[in-house]
Amino acid sequence: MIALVDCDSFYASCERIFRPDLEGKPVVVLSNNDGCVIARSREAKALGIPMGVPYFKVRETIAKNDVAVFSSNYALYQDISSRVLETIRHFCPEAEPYSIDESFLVLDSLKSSDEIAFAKRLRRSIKRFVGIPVSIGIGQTKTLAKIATKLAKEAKEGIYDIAAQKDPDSVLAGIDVEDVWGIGRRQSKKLRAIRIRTACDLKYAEEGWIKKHLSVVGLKTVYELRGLRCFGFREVPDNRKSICVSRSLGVYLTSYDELSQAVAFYASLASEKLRAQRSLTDTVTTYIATSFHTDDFYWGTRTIRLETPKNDTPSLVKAALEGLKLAYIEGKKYKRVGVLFTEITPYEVQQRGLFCDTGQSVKLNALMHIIDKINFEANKPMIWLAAGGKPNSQKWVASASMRSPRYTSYWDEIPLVKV
DNA sequence: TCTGGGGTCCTAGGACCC
DNA sequence: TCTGGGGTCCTAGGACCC
Repeated sequence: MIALVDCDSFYASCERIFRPDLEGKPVVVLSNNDGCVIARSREAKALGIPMGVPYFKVRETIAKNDVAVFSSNYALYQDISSRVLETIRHFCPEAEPYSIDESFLVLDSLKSSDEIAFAKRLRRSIKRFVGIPVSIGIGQTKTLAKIATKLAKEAKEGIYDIAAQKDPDSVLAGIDVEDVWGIGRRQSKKLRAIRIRTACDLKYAEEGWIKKHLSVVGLKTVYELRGLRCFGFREVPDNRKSICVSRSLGVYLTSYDELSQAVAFYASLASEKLRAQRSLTDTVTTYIATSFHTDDFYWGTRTIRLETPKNDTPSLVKAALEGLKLAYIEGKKYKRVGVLFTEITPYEVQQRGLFCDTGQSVKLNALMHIIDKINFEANKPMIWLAAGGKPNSQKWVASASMRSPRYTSYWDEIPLVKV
């Protein structure tokens, strides 16, 4: 059996750990730039605040109902997420973190009669040790566990075992086809056109049709609904195959110089991520865009290939800036920039140049290692590339004025208890 | 006025190989 | 009229996930 542990309203629950006064009250968390609502407590959902809605559209509802609003605080959420995972692994080493708030668990070694008891214990422990409420769904496959988790959110114990139901098909008949994991808007439209409306309909769909119209991915989903495991397990997540840092800007930028500062900064962040997973890249894509919500939307993107794969900040920033130069058009008001690394390879397997040695320089490598170490230990940027501007004082960085303290990861922001 | 930021996997079609 | 059988690699774009 497979279980899925899913944190309830994760970001909102993280905020509540250190703000117990918000228990039982509506809480929302905003995206970068305080743009959209990306997390809602149960009470906020009940007020009819939709997922992903622009903040300005629900400002009135929020004011009227005394909703607590937070800018996103990823330092906090990431730390709480790793604590949840640590607790899960204590009970079940065979756990695969799937997203910041979800993990799949293999319960094959457990007797089926023990599964519910196990889930109850795990749920209680996560709440007690970390302070996060979770729902747990159990099923024969990941897809079924996903459906079970959805039902667990409604169950009073926060746990649901779809395999233990007398008539699982009738349960599936109550699930809309677009709520099945892997079936999005497009596919569900196709399915509905041929009268496949529920998870149960999909389970018994004709394989040939599914393969033809939904590709092998859709077919795997059908098999998973039938109880056949098609999606594997990885306890240790693979290295990323692409690394991207992109942001909406706090102000519109028009000049090349200002844009180049932002591009250089985000390319630096991306190279840090690349080094953190001990990888190299030789393909750097830079993109810049104007506001998506205007008629003359412009999206400029250029890819630069390096002679050999690298991971040092100077080489990658240089490439990103070359891309910017080609993508930049004067006179536009840019609102978004991003840097993307693809063709990522392991550091241990390096391709050198044929005609000259243009591989990653040993000296530069040592330098980057030391800089990363210093910045990591100081827990804030101490050494950075001047081209990216001074961290925390770049004028184009979007504001996050409602961010809570980084309680668990910054000494300066640790909670104080007054006696 | 204000509209997020990451990822993965698959397909189709072109160009090429023997 | 009939026109082989097997591959690879690349790019662009689609669809999905949280």
